[in-house]
Amino acid sequence: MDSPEPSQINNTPSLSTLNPTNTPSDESPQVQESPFLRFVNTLSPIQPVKASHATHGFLGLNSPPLVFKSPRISDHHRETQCSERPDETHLSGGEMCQDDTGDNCLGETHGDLKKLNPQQPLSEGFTTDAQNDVNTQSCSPPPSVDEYLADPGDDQMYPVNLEMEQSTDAVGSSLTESEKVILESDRSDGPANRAEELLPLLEESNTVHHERPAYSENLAIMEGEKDGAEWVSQEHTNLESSPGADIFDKQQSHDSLPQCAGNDQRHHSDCTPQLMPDPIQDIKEFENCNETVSTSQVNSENIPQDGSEASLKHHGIRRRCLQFGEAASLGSNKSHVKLNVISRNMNMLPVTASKPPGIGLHLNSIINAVPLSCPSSSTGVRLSDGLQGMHSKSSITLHKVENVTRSSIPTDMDSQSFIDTRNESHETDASVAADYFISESPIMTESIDLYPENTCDKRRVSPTSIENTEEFNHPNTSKKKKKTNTDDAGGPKGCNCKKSKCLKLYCDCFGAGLFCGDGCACDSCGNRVEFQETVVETKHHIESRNPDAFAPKIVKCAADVPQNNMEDVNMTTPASARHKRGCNCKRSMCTKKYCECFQSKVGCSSGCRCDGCKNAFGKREDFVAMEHALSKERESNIVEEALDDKLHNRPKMVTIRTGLLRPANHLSPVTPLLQCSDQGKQGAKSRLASADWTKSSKNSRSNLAHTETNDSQKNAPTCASSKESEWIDLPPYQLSNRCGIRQLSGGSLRWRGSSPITPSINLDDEPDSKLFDILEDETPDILKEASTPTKSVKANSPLQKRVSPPQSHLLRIGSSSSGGGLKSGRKFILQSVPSFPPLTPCADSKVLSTGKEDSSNSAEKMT
DNA sequence: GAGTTTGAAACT
DNA sequence: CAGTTTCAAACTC
Repeated sequence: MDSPEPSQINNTPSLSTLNPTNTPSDESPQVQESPFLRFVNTLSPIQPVKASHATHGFLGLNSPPLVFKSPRISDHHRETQCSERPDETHLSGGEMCQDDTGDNCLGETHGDLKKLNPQQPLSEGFTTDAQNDVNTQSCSPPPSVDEYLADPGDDQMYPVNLEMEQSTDAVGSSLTESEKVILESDRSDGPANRAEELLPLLEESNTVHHERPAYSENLAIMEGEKDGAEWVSQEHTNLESSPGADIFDKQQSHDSLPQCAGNDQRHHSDCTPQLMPDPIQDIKEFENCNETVSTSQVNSENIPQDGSEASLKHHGIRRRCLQFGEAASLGSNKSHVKLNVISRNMNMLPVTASKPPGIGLHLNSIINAVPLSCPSSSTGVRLSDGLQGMHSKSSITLHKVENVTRSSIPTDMDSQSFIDTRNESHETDASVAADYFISESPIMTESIDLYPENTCDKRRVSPTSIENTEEFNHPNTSKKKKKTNTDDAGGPKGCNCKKSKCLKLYCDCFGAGLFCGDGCACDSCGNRVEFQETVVETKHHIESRNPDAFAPKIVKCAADVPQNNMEDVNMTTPASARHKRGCNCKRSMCTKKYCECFQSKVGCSSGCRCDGCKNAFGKREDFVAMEHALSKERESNIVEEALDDKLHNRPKMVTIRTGLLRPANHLSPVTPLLQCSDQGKQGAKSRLASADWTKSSKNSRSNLAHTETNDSQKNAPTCASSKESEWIDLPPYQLSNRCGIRQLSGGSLRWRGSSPITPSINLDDEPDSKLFDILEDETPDILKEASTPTKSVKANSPLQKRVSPPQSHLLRIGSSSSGGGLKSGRKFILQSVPSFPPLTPCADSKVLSTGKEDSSNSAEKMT
């Protein structure tokens, strides 16, 4: 940069000698002659390298296009790049230290990629292997590549580099020092360089945008480590190539080089999406490359080569990213991920992870997922943005690629998506999510560990995990095509559209912005590459109506969602993400995949219009707020009651025969307690019921807090007698009453069933009862054990139901006092319920009376 | 595998 | 905007 072109012209011969400058013996008089070189020599050994950089920069200057193409790249940056190149070229030329190149490329972005092209030819040119030649020839990048990546100057660069290499070959030991210096510079400068490079690159093209996200995503995902992971890997390769291992690396790299070069160029040629006549092939190749990288690294034998190959392939990948844009970005993500993973776990990722096919499918998943996870969000968002932004052609290309990938290699998609999505971190989902995962995805592979899965989309699960998960989730269900579609399957989820021609949002593929593939079982599918025009038109049409139609449905809610203290306290709604539009569930209570929120594994939000939300990932905020408000009221009332009771020394043992209590109308007296306890709170009925139950749960808790002795009575939430509330109210109601634990615990459903009361309760509502059963089944043994003290309370007969103090009480008390929780072993005696005015108009009176009687009768049993 | 349920999307 | 219809996934048997 600093030195103008004239220096370059003169330097072309001298460049080769520049490296030797590091060594005391400068064989080329030319170098000595130049005052600049002299100055360089006077400088510290590191600076000579920089000088070489400068010289390389000259080389770069030879290629003005670099400057023009990436005008924003700082001179410094370019210098580093240039310096790297020559070094690399030295390595490659003499013995091809591809690792360095790979490292550099990895560490650095497009600029490096651009340079890669020249390098590859260089390596090829120097490599004696016939294979290399063949590969290079076959793989020779199409002219289009030049358009995208190659700077016009690159071609010029080659000869210079060649000269450099030749000279360097003679140099010998000097290379090591230069390499060291470079390595150091790379390490130190690498990140900065990346940043510098990334910015301009991103701005330069959408493709760059895509790539960055991936990179950033990786960084985010891996955090500092991951961020470093790439560096580590890169550095690792560098280290290998570095002076200590130079010889070894060089040899191996040299051996491997041809292959790598071939691969690269293949990638390179392949990478150009537009250019690529057959995207499928490209993808396959790309996959192969990735696979080879991963596998090679896995194999100790291949390791040395791997480094080089990986680097080269990585380069190739990056190129693709550049060229392909979206697809490339995805691929880059994959590559990054793989690298990271590899760095961490050499063995970890299955081949599938690397495969590009995930590109198409996981776009949405990524998009959706990314927002969720802070680290990866950038990628996802950008991807989404990019997708949205580029409706027309870019999107189309993506689709093509995706579609191709899907059709060609469905599993790959998944794996890839899987990885990416797993990056999403829903820490907030906490126990619920954890439970969910545990239950649904029993098989969590290492990758899972690395990437805790919160798959928002169906498409995200890795193939292996998918299989496992499906079996686990639906061991017996034979879902045909649907099965493939299922989220669990995760794999290339295919649609099963019959009438929509896959041109409506009904179609998962279309809705995800993907073309249908072989995995789809759709009829008269119009969502295929062949019908791109139609697809695009349809998309535009849909977008005209709803610009966000193809936007990710799951958005990071941290900023969007007002953080309710309630939520946080109750852990009812993980704040990590929310469904953009929210669900509208009426009957599923957001507990099934009918609910998009649940399906996406995110909590319901205020945007949801669901009834009786029981979303395990987070209840609707409204409910929580309602609950909170009502709970306060009830608390006050309860306190009053408690005081009153104490004043009157009322016994509070309660035994209830549900059969008796049960009103004709499903008033499921879940617990007599409830009815008794709700004093006049009945006002809230019907629709509020859902809120009521939540409230009641809180009330119960609050009651306990205020009066431990009053226990069950006060816990009782209001029973909603209205039919509307029946199904809605009861279950939550019961749940809440039964165990405040759920809320305390963070809302995992499992806790709900823990209370001894639950099993005995008969619910008229099937869904509730089912849910109840499920919950109960899920109840942890510990809780069951904990409940044992009250087991006696359980009534075997459906008609009789004895109410034991809600677990919540136990938990609260136990936790508050000793923290032992349920295990405290503290016995709770049900006290007869004081006669309160009937909570519910329906059967309250009965309940009360019966409750008293029963309680008095069964008081003995209760203990 | 067929049928039902469910809720989103599309339509009016 | 609300109500209805259409649709395909999810679910059940």
